[in-house]
Amino acid sequence: MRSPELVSPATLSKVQKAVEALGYVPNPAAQALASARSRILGVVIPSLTNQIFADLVRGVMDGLENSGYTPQFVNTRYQLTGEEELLRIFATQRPAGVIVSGIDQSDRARQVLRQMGCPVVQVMETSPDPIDMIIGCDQRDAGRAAVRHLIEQGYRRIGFLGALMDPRAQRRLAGYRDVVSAAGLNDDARLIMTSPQPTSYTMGGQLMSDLLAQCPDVDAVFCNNDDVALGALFECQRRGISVPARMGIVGFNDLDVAACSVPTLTSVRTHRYQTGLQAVQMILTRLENLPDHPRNVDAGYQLMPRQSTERMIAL
Amino acid sequence: MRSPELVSPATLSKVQKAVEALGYVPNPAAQALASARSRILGVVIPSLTNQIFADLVRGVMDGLENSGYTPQFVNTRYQLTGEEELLRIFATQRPAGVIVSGIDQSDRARQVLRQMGCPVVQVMETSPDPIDMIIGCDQRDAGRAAVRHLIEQGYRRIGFLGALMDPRAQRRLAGYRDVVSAAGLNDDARLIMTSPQPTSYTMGGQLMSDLLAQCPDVDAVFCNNDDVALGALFECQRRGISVPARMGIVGFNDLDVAACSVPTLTSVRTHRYQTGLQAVQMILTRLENLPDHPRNVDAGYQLMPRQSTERMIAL
DNA sequence: CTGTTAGCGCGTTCAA
DNA sequence: TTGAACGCGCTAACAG
Repeated sequence: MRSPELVSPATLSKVQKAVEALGYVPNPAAQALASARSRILGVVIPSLTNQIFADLVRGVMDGLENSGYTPQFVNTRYQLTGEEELLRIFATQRPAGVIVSGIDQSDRARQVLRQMGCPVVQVMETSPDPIDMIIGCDQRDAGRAAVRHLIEQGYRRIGFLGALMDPRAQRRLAGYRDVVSAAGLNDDARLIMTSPQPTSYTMGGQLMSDLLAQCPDVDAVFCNNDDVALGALFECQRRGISVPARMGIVGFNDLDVAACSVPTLTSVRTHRYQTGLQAVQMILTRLENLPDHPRNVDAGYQLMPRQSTERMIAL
Repeated sequence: MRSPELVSPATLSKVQKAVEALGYVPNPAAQALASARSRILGVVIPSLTNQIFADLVRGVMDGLENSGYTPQFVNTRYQLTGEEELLRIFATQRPAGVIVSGIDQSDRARQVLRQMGCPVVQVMETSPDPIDMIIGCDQRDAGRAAVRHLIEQGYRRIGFLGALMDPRAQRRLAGYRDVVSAAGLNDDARLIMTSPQPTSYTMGGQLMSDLLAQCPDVDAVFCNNDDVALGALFECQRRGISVPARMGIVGFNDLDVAACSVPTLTSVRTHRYQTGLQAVQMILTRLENLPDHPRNVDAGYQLMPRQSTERMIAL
């Protein structure tokens, strides 16, 4: 059954009939035990709830459809501590492959991943030096594009709003710093407002509120993500601050809501579903020894200019 | 190791030292094979992406924390067809327990679940006749509460907006019908607008738009869920229809965004995280033969009145 | 191409 | 209380 091409047609059809008649379904535990290889694909991500990872997960599940492999989600809860231990335990299951979020693994975690003896794909970021394979986008560069857009639209006192500053958010902040510094518009102590708490609409409103208190003349914000951006937009509406005329807002990720809020929200689109899908394909290709496949993929990003930064027209 | 109380203290400590020294970690495949029981908890849901199920999943994962069990997600994609087949294949893994969404399983699927030989919990709804155990809320009754609230606020031409009418949405619609009919306010042909497409903010705007075209004098809408409600709110803003004065809006689920939009959104809170958490506890309790635990739990709901239906004040 | 056989690492049973 | 032996259902390797 594992290699039908090595069997005579007659035997094959007999086998198929028997499978049918008995309702035979393989026992995955026995397969794993005998072959020292499971049909499990480990997916190590900080959160299943966050919309961003939910999209990735959807790509992974669709990519695995009818492949015979099953995803198993390992939730790191944004804590790098313990990641190595989680991976070590997971390694005993001898997974067929591993997808892991980001590039900030500890040295020991990288070690464990390398010794896992299966394909490993890092996702959501780019790196010249992946553990094995990688697909994602350059967060810092994407951050730069967002801020550059604000400057082009004529904004000058540009703030940064960020909740739960995970490594990717840190890199977007670095991109923000690159551009405002180059333009001589930097004022970190007053223009940057972050919180260690998780992302939410409510948190976006809070951050906007805090930033306005600290720096009343801010005229635009680059937000960590769309949740924060929408919360900030609502806060402006509550205070009668007109967007985009008096305040420009750029989000990140381009969730569905960005295209339909009032005003619509400028954002940076990231290709999360595609990333999940292709990460799976990279692994399956390797497992089946198919002709070479790219091992280091830049999934790119796309600035989506919308009303929340249309200052020219709004003035 | 499985029953330390039957072993002399001396041997126990020797075993523990050996475990330490060898870095021993049990092999789940071998455990499953030998015992004909895996430590896998099946979670059968229509979607991982939908915020509603993401919250449930978070409860499940938190409930499983340090229990030694692992969740395995089976995605039905809202298709009842094939559910039975999925379950049958899943049954070969001999899961420790199963959590399954809703109460609309086919007779054969119910059959398969009953023969699974492990605890089964249906979630998200109530029923006097569960397959085994159940926890959730009465969707129809919750729908009634939402519409009753609109009537109390003085709205009279009350519409219903729904995307992807899954069985739960159908029951909320039934609740809507109960109340508008009892009040003599029903006009199904003109006041109900649904779409088979998935829920999204954009879809909410579309549905609102279609409803206004079909029934221009509608003065309030009960929306299938908060995504649709927020999309509808944005559509009203785009058209200059004032909410709540000219149009009342009630959502469903009470997502984070409902409390912070402008105006804030009246919604019906459902306890999804708690439901996931407790569903797991019901299963673990049974597996450990602990003293009896409730088998049929009504998780309830809570109307959250907010600005989007404050007609009294707005007038 | 086909049939046979030895473990994979553990739970379970039985004897000591 | 401990130790030894068997077999879960399959893969892989080998001999026919």
